Amino acid sequence: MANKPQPNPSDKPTARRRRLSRDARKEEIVLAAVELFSETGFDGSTRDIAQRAGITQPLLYRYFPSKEDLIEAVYEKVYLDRWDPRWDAMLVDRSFPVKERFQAFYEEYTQTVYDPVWLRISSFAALRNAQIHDWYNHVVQEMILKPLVRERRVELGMADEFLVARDALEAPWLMHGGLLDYGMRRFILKIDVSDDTSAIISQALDMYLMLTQSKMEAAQAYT
Amino acid sequence: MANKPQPNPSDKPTARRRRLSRDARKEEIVLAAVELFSETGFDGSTRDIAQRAGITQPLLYRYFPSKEDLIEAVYEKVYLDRWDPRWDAMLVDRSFPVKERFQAFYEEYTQTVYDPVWLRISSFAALRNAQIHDWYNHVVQEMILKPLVRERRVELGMADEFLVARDALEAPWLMHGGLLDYGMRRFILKIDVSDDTSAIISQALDMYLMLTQSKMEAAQAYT
DNA sequence: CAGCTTATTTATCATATGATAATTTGCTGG
DNA sequence: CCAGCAAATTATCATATGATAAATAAGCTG
Repeated sequence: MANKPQPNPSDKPTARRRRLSRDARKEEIVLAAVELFSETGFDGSTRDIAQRAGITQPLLYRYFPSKEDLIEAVYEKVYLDRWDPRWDAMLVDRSFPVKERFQAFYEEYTQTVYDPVWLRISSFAALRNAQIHDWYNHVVQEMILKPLVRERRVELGMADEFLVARDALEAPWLMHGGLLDYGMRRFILKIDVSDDTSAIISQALDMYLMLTQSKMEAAQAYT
Repeated sequence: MANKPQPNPSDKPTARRRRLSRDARKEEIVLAAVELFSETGFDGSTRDIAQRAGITQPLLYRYFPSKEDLIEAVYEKVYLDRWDPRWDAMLVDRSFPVKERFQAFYEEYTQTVYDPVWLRISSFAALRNAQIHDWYNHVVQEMILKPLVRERRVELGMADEFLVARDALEAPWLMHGGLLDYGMRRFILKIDVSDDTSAIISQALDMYLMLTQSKMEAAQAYT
């Protein structure tokens, strides 16, 4: 029974044929792909994407030569433009204490990153060994964590060394990773955690600040 | 060309037919599945699993009624028996300071958990919304984090309250999550991080211990 | 409004995949 | 040593999936 393919009615777009510009259509496909991939991972089917975009599946191949190309486009869509250029200046504005600066920053940053779509897609990408995720970690390190280390040094009256060694980054990474993990628990696993993001950020920052202070005091005790 | 299926030679087990006991064969299949799923996620094919197990694909269905059942078995294999019963006593042995106890514990615990197979499969499971991952988080909370909070309270001379409120768990979760994130960066993303696990653990614990101390001092200032 | 460009659809392939039925063969007990 | 239970294989299905070629039609331009 049902030997003949009998095209699935859900394959067909519900609405009447619409003609869109190349860019507009491409955008709709990518958006649909982001949505599906965030749910199912990158194994989501091109037919499912097409259905969500309200088009037929072969049309997708007019815009992306292969599924892998579409995945690349999804990476770009999800990873790029998450960085607000204001933040660069914000993090090094020494008219405010480090705690205040980074508290304000992380409150904005987490608003961008504590998003199920972002959290899920970036997890899937990391598991696929997508190099874009490496690149993103590098951005975090250069744009957030190294400035944090430097600014904290200055605040503690230490030498204003531009270079930040790998080992000095472990503490900020611990803090940053803890915050990411909190986002996963709250928005992906949907565990009943505190919903006071500000308090969580404050605590994470305090941990780092106290650790650096105690380290400096220990170092001073030597001299 | 090649219209006839022409069974893939790689489908066939290389060695001659071996008869195994039900349990032994089942175990081999699960091990192969763990291996494959940790690489590809749970979309890895049953044929691929069979090949790795050195059997034909339909045989798999004699042991597991469906792929989902096999996945359940993989969950159990990976999640269970990761807890060493010695740890229970270890964490509440007050003849050692909290730092020392939890340092020793985390050094053993991370040896279990900083394993690419475990890290990847548990990530895939979390993204699949597998309830086993919720269960595991619950175990972490009850077996590690709540004891940590309680023991630290005692060490700081606070009331030995058995109950640990949700908010009191955020700081230990931040620390624990940071350690997990370190494992991901090091063993999954293969980023060049410090390979001194002990030092990382020590730093993470220090962060928590300092935070709790300062909180207690702040509370005492009120009284 | 005719005509053309090209966005979009229909039809179709080859292969991959989960699952089942029928057949073969390894092994153990009598 | 051989009978028979059950482990294992072969053959096969139905469907899903990435991808391509040919047919259709939307909408702009002269």
